[in-house]
Amino acid sequence: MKIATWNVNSIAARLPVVLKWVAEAQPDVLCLQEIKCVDAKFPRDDFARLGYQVETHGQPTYNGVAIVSRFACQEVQRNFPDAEANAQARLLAATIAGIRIVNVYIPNGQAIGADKYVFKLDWMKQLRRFFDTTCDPNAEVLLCGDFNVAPEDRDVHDPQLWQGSVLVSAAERAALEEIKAWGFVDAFRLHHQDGKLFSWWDYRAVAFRRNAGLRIDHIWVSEALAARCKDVVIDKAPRQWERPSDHTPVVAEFE
DNA sequence: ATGGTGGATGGTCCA
Repeated sequence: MKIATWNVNSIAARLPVVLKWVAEAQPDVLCLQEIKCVDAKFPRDDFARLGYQVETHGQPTYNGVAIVSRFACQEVQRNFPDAEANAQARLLAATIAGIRIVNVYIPNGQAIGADKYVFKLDWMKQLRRFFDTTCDPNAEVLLCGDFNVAPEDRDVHDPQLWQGSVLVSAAERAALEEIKAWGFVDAFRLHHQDGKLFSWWDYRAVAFRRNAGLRIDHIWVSEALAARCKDVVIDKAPRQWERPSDHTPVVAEFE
Protein backbone atom coordinates (compact mmCIF):
# COMPACT_ATOMS: atom_id res chain seq x y z
CA MET A 1 0.00 0.00 0.00
CA LYS A 2 1.61 3.24 -1.20
CA ILE A 3 0.20 6.54 0.04
CA ALA A 4 1.64 9.77 -1.36
CA THR A 5 1.24 13.51 -0.79
CA TRP A 6 2.04 16.27 -3.26
CA ASN A 7 1.40 20.00 -3.43
CA VAL A 8 1.00 20.39 -7.19
CA ASN A 9 0.46 24.19 -7.37
CA SER A 10 -2.50 24.00 -9.80
CA ILE A 11 -3.72 20.66 -11.17
CA ALA A 12 -4.51 22.34 -14.50
CA ALA A 13 -0.94 23.53 -14.95
CA ARG A 14 0.53 20.32 -13.56
CA LEU A 15 -1.62 17.64 -15.21
CA PRO A 16 1.05 16.18 -17.56
CA VAL A 17 3.61 16.00 -14.75
CA VAL A 18 1.16 14.45 -12.28
CA LEU A 19 -0.15 11.85 -14.76
CA LYS A 20 3.39 10.89 -15.73
CA TRP A 21 4.37 10.48 -12.10
CA VAL A 22 1.26 8.45 -11.19
CA ALA A 23 1.84 6.09 -14.13
CA GLU A 24 5.45 5.55 -13.06
CA ALA A 25 5.17 5.53 -9.27
CA GLN A 26 1.88 3.63 -9.09
CA PRO A 27 0.65 5.01 -5.76
CA ASP A 28 -2.52 3.49 -4.30
CA VAL A 29 -3.52 6.85 -2.86
CA LEU A 30 -2.30 10.32 -3.84
CA CYS A 31 -3.27 13.31 -1.71
CA LEU A 32 -3.03 16.58 -3.61
CA GLN A 33 -2.87 20.14 -2.32
CA GLU A 34 -3.24 23.51 -4.05
CA ILE A 35 -5.29 22.10 -6.91
CA LYS A 36 -6.52 25.67 -7.52
CA CYS A 37 -9.69 24.60 -9.29
CA VAL A 38 -13.36 24.03 -8.56
CA ASP A 39 -14.69 20.47 -8.21
CA ALA A 40 -16.37 20.49 -11.64
CA LYS A 41 -13.11 21.39 -13.40
CA PHE A 42 -10.94 18.71 -11.85
CA PRO A 43 -9.65 16.43 -14.66
CA ARG A 44 -10.99 13.27 -13.06
CA ASP A 45 -11.37 11.42 -16.39
CA ASP A 46 -7.60 11.47 -16.87
CA PHE A 47 -7.18 9.71 -13.53
CA ALA A 48 -10.07 7.31 -14.18
CA ARG A 49 -8.22 6.11 -17.28
CA LEU A 50 -5.31 5.14 -15.03
CA GLY A 51 -7.64 3.27 -12.68
CA TYR A 52 -8.21 5.92 -10.02
CA GLN A 53 -11.26 7.53 -8.51
CA VAL A 54 -11.11 11.10 -7.26
CA GLU A 55 -12.59 13.03 -4.35
CA THR A 56 -12.15 16.77 -4.43
CA HIS A 57 -12.64 19.74 -2.20
CA GLY A 58 -11.88 22.61 -4.51
CA GLN A 59 -12.37 26.36 -4.65
CA PRO A 60 -11.69 28.97 -7.32
CA THR A 61 -8.17 30.34 -7.75
CA TYR A 62 -6.58 29.34 -4.45
CA ASN A 63 -6.12 26.31 -2.19
CA GLY A 64 -8.16 23.17 -2.88
CA VAL A 65 -7.35 19.56 -1.98
CA ALA A 66 -8.08 16.22 -3.61
CA ILE A 67 -7.63 12.51 -2.99
CA VAL A 68 -6.83 10.24 -5.94
CA SER A 69 -7.36 6.59 -4.98
CA ARG A 70 -7.39 3.09 -6.39
CA PHE A 71 -9.79 2.05 -3.62
CA ALA A 72 -13.16 3.35 -2.52
CA CYS A 73 -13.24 6.51 -0.41
CA GLN A 74 -15.63 6.23 2.51
CA GLU A 75 -16.84 8.75 5.10
CA VAL A 76 -15.57 11.66 3.02
CA GLN A 77 -15.21 14.85 5.05
CA ARG A 78 -14.66 18.29 3.53
CA ASN A 79 -13.17 20.92 5.83
CA PHE A 80 -13.72 20.96 9.59
CA PRO A 81 -17.24 19.84 10.51
CA ASP A 82 -18.04 23.25 11.99
CA ALA A 83 -16.47 25.30 9.17
CA GLU A 84 -18.32 28.18 7.55
CA ALA A 85 -19.71 27.43 4.08
CA ASN A 86 -17.23 29.81 2.44
CA ALA A 87 -14.17 28.63 4.43
CA GLN A 88 -10.91 28.10 2.54
CA ALA A 89 -10.71 24.57 1.10
CA ARG A 90 -7.80 23.08 3.02
CA LEU A 91 -8.92 19.71 4.43
CA LEU A 92 -10.24 16.54 2.85
CA ALA A 93 -10.54 13.29 4.78
CA ALA A 94 -11.60 9.81 3.70
CA THR A 95 -11.38 6.26 4.99
CA ILE A 96 -9.56 4.11 2.44
CA ALA A 97 -8.84 0.40 3.01
CA GLY A 98 -9.55 0.92 6.70
CA ILE A 99 -7.12 3.84 7.10
CA ARG A 100 -8.50 7.24 8.08
CA ILE A 101 -6.60 9.57 5.74
CA VAL A 102 -6.62 13.29 6.45
CA ASN A 103 -5.22 15.45 3.65
CA VAL A 104 -4.40 19.03 4.62
CA TYR A 105 -3.05 22.20 3.11
CA ILE A 106 -2.02 24.16 6.19
CA PRO A 107 -1.94 27.93 5.55
CA ASN A 108 1.41 29.44 4.58
CA GLY A 109 1.23 32.28 7.08
CA GLN A 110 2.95 34.85 4.81
CA ALA A 111 5.04 36.58 7.52
CA ILE A 112 5.43 36.53 11.28
CA GLY A 113 2.66 38.58 12.88
CA ALA A 114 0.63 39.03 9.69
CA ASP A 115 -3.11 38.38 9.67
CA LYS A 116 -2.42 35.25 7.65
CA TYR A 117 0.05 34.10 10.30
CA VAL A 118 -2.58 34.42 13.03
CA PHE A 119 -4.99 32.55 10.76
CA LYS A 120 -2.40 29.79 10.29
CA LEU A 121 -1.88 29.26 14.02
CA ASP A 122 -5.63 29.24 14.60
CA TRP A 123 -6.15 26.78 11.75
CA MET A 124 -3.56 24.45 13.29
CA LYS A 125 -5.41 24.63 16.61
CA GLN A 126 -8.60 23.67 14.82
CA LEU A 127 -6.80 20.72 13.23
CA ARG A 128 -5.78 19.38 16.66
CA ARG A 129 -9.39 19.77 17.79
CA PHE A 130 -10.55 17.95 14.66
CA PHE A 131 -8.57 14.88 15.73
CA ASP A 132 -9.72 15.20 19.35
CA THR A 133 -13.35 15.19 18.29
CA THR A 134 -13.48 12.92 15.22
CA CYS A 135 -10.64 10.35 15.39
CA ASP A 136 -9.47 7.52 17.62
CA PRO A 137 -5.72 7.59 18.40
CA ASN A 138 -5.73 3.78 18.66
CA ALA A 139 -7.01 3.41 15.09
CA GLU A 140 -5.00 3.54 11.87
CA VAL A 141 -4.89 7.27 11.12
CA LEU A 142 -2.72 9.07 8.57
CA LEU A 143 -2.26 12.83 8.37
CA CYS A 144 -0.46 14.13 5.31
CA GLY A 145 -0.09 17.20 3.17
CA ASP A 146 1.69 20.51 2.85
CA PHE A 147 2.10 21.45 6.51
CA ASN A 148 3.98 24.66 5.68
CA VAL A 149 6.23 24.07 8.71
CA ALA A 150 9.76 22.68 8.81
CA PRO A 151 9.68 20.84 12.15
CA GLU A 152 13.40 21.08 13.01
CA ASP A 153 16.53 22.90 11.91
CA ARG A 154 17.74 19.76 10.13
CA ASP A 155 14.71 20.23 7.84
CA VAL A 156 16.02 23.64 6.75
CA HIS A 157 18.85 24.19 4.24
CA ASP A 158 20.19 27.24 6.09
CA PRO A 159 18.72 27.54 9.60
CA GLN A 160 20.64 30.76 10.24
CA LEU A 161 19.14 32.43 7.18
CA TRP A 162 15.64 31.19 8.02
CA GLN A 163 15.78 31.92 11.75
CA GLY A 164 12.57 33.59 12.91
CA SER A 165 10.91 33.33 9.50
CA VAL A 166 7.51 31.99 8.70
CA LEU A 167 7.57 28.18 8.16
CA VAL A 168 10.20 27.69 10.89
CA SER A 169 9.16 29.99 13.78
CA ALA A 170 8.90 28.67 17.33
CA ALA A 171 5.15 29.30 17.51
CA GLU A 172 4.50 27.35 14.30
CA ARG A 173 6.69 24.47 15.47
CA ALA A 174 4.89 24.44 18.84
CA ALA A 175 1.51 24.35 17.09
CA LEU A 176 2.77 21.43 15.00
CA GLU A 177 3.90 19.59 18.15
CA GLU A 178 0.43 20.08 19.62
CA ILE A 179 -1.07 18.29 16.64
CA LYS A 180 1.57 15.56 16.86
CA ALA A 181 0.89 15.05 20.56
CA TRP A 182 -2.58 13.79 19.67
CA GLY A 183 -0.82 10.54 18.78
CA PHE A 184 1.23 10.89 15.59
CA VAL A 185 4.76 10.02 14.61
CA ASP A 186 6.56 11.50 11.61
CA ALA A 187 6.69 8.48 9.30
CA PHE A 188 9.66 9.91 7.38
CA ARG A 189 11.72 10.12 10.57
CA LEU A 190 10.97 6.49 11.39
CA HIS A 191 13.30 5.62 8.54
CA HIS A 192 15.62 8.56 7.84
CA GLN A 193 17.63 10.72 10.25
CA ASP A 194 19.75 12.85 7.91
CA GLY A 195 19.24 16.54 7.41
CA LYS A 196 19.18 18.32 4.06
CA LEU A 197 16.33 16.12 2.82
CA PHE A 198 13.73 18.48 1.46
CA SER A 199 10.31 18.39 -0.20
CA TRP A 200 10.07 22.00 -1.40
CA TRP A 201 12.44 24.36 -3.19
CA ASP A 202 11.60 27.94 -4.12
CA TYR A 203 11.19 28.57 -7.86
CA ARG A 204 13.48 31.55 -7.45
CA ALA A 205 17.25 31.86 -7.21
CA VAL A 206 17.89 28.39 -8.66
CA ALA A 207 17.01 27.00 -5.22
CA PHE A 208 16.63 23.41 -6.42
CA ARG A 209 20.08 23.24 -8.00
CA ARG A 210 21.57 24.58 -4.75
CA ASN A 211 19.38 22.19 -2.71
CA ALA A 212 18.15 25.29 -0.88
CA GLY A 213 14.95 23.73 0.34
CA LEU A 214 12.75 22.89 3.29
CA ARG A 215 11.03 19.70 4.43
CA ILE A 216 7.47 21.00 4.83
CA ASP A 217 5.46 18.18 3.22
CA HIS A 218 4.80 15.38 5.67
CA ILE A 219 3.20 12.02 6.27
CA TRP A 220 2.34 11.38 9.89
CA VAL A 221 0.86 8.15 11.22
CA SER A 222 -0.75 6.88 14.40
CA GLU A 223 1.16 4.21 16.36
CA ALA A 224 -1.01 1.42 14.97
CA LEU A 225 -0.21 2.49 11.40
CA ALA A 226 3.46 3.17 12.17
CA ALA A 227 3.83 -0.53 12.88
CA ARG A 228 2.98 -1.22 9.21
CA CYS A 229 5.22 1.51 7.70
CA LYS A 230 8.07 0.03 5.65
CA ASP A 231 9.63 3.23 4.31
CA VAL A 232 9.01 6.82 3.33
CA VAL A 233 10.68 8.32 0.26
CA ILE A 234 10.91 11.87 -1.03
CA ASP A 235 10.85 11.46 -4.82
CA LYS A 236 12.90 14.36 -6.17
CA ALA A 237 12.55 13.31 -9.82
CA PRO A 238 9.40 15.32 -10.74
CA ARG A 239 11.00 18.51 -9.40
CA GLN A 240 13.45 18.21 -12.32
CA TRP A 241 10.87 17.67 -15.07
CA GLU A 242 9.50 20.36 -17.39
CA ARG A 243 7.15 22.83 -15.68
CA PRO A 244 7.49 21.33 -12.20
CA SER A 245 5.63 22.12 -9.02
CA ASP A 246 7.84 23.76 -6.42
CA HIS A 247 7.03 20.75 -4.20
CA THR A 248 7.88 17.10 -4.90
CA PRO A 249 5.97 13.96 -3.84
CA VAL A 250 6.50 12.20 -0.52
CA VAL A 251 5.56 8.52 -0.58
CA ALA A 252 4.93 6.14 2.33
CA GLU A 253 4.88 2.37 1.87
CA PHE A 254 2.84 0.15 4.18
CA GLU A 255 2.74 -3.64 4.43
C1' DA B 1 21.39 42.75 -3.83
C1' DT B 2 15.09 43.55 0.34
C1' DG B 3 15.53 40.87 -5.41
C1' DG B 4 14.15 36.44 -7.78
C1' DT B 5 9.82 32.77 -10.31
C1' DG B 6 5.44 30.67 -11.17
C1' DG B 7 0.12 30.28 -11.19
C1' DA B 8 -4.50 32.42 -11.67
C1' DT B 9 -6.05 36.32 -13.45
C1' DG B 10 -6.88 40.13 -16.33
C1' DG B 11 -5.25 44.49 -10.89
C1' DT B 12 -2.68 42.19 -8.17
C1' DC B 13 -2.77 38.31 -4.82
C1' DC B 14 -0.54 34.36 -3.23
C1' DA B 15 3.23 31.28 -2.34
